[in-house]
Amino acid sequence: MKYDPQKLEAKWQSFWEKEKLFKVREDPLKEKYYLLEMFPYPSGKIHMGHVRNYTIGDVIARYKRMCGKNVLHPMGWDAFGMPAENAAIENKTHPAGWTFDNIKAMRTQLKRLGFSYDWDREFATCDPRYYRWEQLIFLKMYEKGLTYKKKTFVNWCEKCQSVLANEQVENGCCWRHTDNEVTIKEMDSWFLKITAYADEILDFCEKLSGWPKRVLTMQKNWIGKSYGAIIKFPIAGSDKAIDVFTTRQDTLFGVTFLCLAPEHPLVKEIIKGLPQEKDVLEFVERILRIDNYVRTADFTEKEGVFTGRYCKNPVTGEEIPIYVANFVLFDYGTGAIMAVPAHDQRDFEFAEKYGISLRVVIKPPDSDLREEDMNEAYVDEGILVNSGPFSGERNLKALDNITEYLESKGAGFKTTNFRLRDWGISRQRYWGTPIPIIYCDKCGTVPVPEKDLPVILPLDLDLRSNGGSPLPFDPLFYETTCPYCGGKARRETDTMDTFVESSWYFERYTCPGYEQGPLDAEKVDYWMPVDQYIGGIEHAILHLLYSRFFTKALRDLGYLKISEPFIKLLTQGMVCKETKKCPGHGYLYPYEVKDGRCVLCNKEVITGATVKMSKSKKNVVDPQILIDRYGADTVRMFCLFASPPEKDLEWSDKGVDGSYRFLNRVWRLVTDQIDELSKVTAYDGKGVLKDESKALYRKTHLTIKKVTADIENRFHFNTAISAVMELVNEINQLLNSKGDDKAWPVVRKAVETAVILLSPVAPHISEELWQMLGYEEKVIDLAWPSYNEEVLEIENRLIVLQVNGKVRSRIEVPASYGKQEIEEKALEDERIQKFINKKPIKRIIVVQNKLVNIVV
RNA sequence: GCGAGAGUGGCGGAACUGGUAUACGCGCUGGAUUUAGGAUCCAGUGGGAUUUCCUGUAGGGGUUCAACUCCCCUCUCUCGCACCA
Repeated sequence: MKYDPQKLEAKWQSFWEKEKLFKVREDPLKEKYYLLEMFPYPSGKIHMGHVRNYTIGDVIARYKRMCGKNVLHPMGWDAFGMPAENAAIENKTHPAGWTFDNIKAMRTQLKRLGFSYDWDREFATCDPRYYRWEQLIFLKMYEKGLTYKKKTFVNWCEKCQSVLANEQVENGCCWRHTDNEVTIKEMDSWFLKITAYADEILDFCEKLSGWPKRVLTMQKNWIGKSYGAIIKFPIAGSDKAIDVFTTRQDTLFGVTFLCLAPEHPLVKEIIKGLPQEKDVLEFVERILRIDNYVRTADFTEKEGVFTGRYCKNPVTGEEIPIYVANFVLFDYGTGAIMAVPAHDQRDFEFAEKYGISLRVVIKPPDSDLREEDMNEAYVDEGILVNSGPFSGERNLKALDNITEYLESKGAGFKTTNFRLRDWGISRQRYWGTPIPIIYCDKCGTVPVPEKDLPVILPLDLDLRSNGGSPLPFDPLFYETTCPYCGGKARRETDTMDTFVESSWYFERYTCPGYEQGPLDAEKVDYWMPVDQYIGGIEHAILHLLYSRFFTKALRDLGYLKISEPFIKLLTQGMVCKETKKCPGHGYLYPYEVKDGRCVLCNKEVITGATVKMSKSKKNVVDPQILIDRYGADTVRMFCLFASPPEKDLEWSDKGVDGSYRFLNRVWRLVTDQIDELSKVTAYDGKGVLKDESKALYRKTHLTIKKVTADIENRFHFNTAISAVMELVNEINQLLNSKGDDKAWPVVRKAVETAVILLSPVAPHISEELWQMLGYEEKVIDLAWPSYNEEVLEIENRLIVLQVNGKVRSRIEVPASYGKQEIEEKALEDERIQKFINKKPIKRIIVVQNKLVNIVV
């Protein structure tokens, strides 16, 4: 009988679906295990990255289920977002239709891969039954002051025709359009107060021991907490003061000028009527036209302009000039800095350029430092000089002392500062969750009353050809009445950032149909937190930071009790493949290359670097084609076998053949021997075995131990699979050996074990073979096999014999031998005697059960 | 520049607390079977040397009876951050 994956996989998939085998509900008697993979954007087709991500998850889910856990393993759709709008304009369809068609296609593909999802929990975030609760959460946050609106400088992506959050800007470009530079616009935007949780998010980083260190490091850097002080510098000839944030209060006596960010509101105020006014305004305008990336890049020269005004150093009373400088960031600290050119390299360069004097206030512990000798700033630790009452103190000690002094004089205070900004969620897009706010001329900004939720996104609109949102042009949507005064009012036409949907979907999976609120407390409390989350490293900051914030905010709104959503996080590597390039046609798809030549022009094809699979590089493999050719089990197995999950996976068509061959070997192992195997039951450990079958029985237990440890401790499925391969090889060897002791019960035990151990990886073939072996019960319902340490014990142990650390011989000794006896046997060994060659023995090291090293 | 991680056959990768380096798979070589191809099965496969030896985990040094593994230096690559005051 031939291995026919298409037929048998269809059989088991329809069985699982019919039986609703993976449907779960809360069960207080069982230990829960919530396993989650990042849900996909419904782009239309699954790609290899999805296959890898979801296969890793499925193996864990099936394994945990066999270990007796109550496993929640849901799937759904991150269904709002720009691609739907673009596709709709291109194909003259509607985003909703496009999205639901894609969902249908991708659902079919996921089912074809045999993933063990509880499909009854599936939802799409573009469904009002989902986003209505998001709108409610928004309103609850608004009540608590966690949502607010402000006019500010925001990142604008021309291609998105929309605003972006800080996290969504990479190297000055949009995270979606990495070739499109983000510009700065001043706009009204809604913000979520993630900064209110900055400290807690940061503190909890220490408790997330199940997360990769580098993800936590990235988050910590992004939050960017620093300890310092705010110091007030009174402006000369004014009753106002400039607040400056610094972490170097110890250098306060060395301040020789101040710099403001070009956006700083005081700039316009202090230059009014001065001869410098025109120059300063021109400078500010010029700098603001430069986008943020270029402005803050390290190749951009520091420049500034004197405002004509001075302020007073609060400790020396000295008057120091105020400059506006391009390198001062408006949204970090207070948007103003005190400059200490003697002890800060940036300030040093700036001072040199504009002829501003230096003042040394820290000297090295064992030498002196003079301004005129300096050609760079002195930034190391040292002793304070020229610092009034603090002269002579070590600079680190003076940090606190100077702050206290300032506090006593009311000139400043100790503070911490964060790099993290509030999360701007307004998007000038159509295909997103409407922000439930109404603007009334009389009553101002008014939240939509709860009873009027959801604010439904109208589906009968035509998209605008320039890509902009049609909502501001649809009176049926934006015209409304004020809930307070009943007068004419206008709806907010911006929608929410789609990262809002993905910040709480994992909580909604616990109660997807709940109609009384966003979350059913009982169910959330049972299932949350997610025990294991799996996804790409690209979400290290964006999605994972937002989700942590949301969970804490939902906790404080009373919706759940936990503080962190994900106990363990696995960030899987990318799926890579070599690129192929034709001199005439550029990048080529794999099928456009025949025998190393371009099918279009027959020119020789150049093989390029191995990089992440992407449509733009055309180095993609369509999973569907592989599924059609080899079946789901083979595709699943190769994704796991090629490398451990956290590392990148290099795609290899030959490697897929290898996985397919292995499954065929397993198939034949059962089908070829089915007559003999059917006559016996699996060996149960009772009765004495002969050498060969004893070895196989031991190997069987060894394999259980290895596979269990590899899955349980580190998710290294590649080595788990290779262990099963070894077992299968050993069974075949025994069957091929000439000995007449076939010990069929032991063979049957080994075969059954291989089938079970393989089942999380290749569930279809495993079920089929299991049934063939005569069982009514399904593999998925079996308990994960256990091994017996006693079986692993062996009578004879292989001891490696070394002379001077080099392996010279190997002997077998009874396991009962002590060190003394092993040493004696080692010295008796012929080869060893030859290498000792009658030289005096200096030392003998015996490692029990392993080796003997003789030093001569 | 700062921070993190990595470097092992022709290739993907094993080697868990220092103890047989290269498990498993791919590829390759030879053989069997077959009309042929494919598939399958068997044997071999780090490099060198005419055979029971030398050498080998990016390079150099060190610790140790023993180092892919620990320490120091150098090189290369990947990722993240990068005027954060």
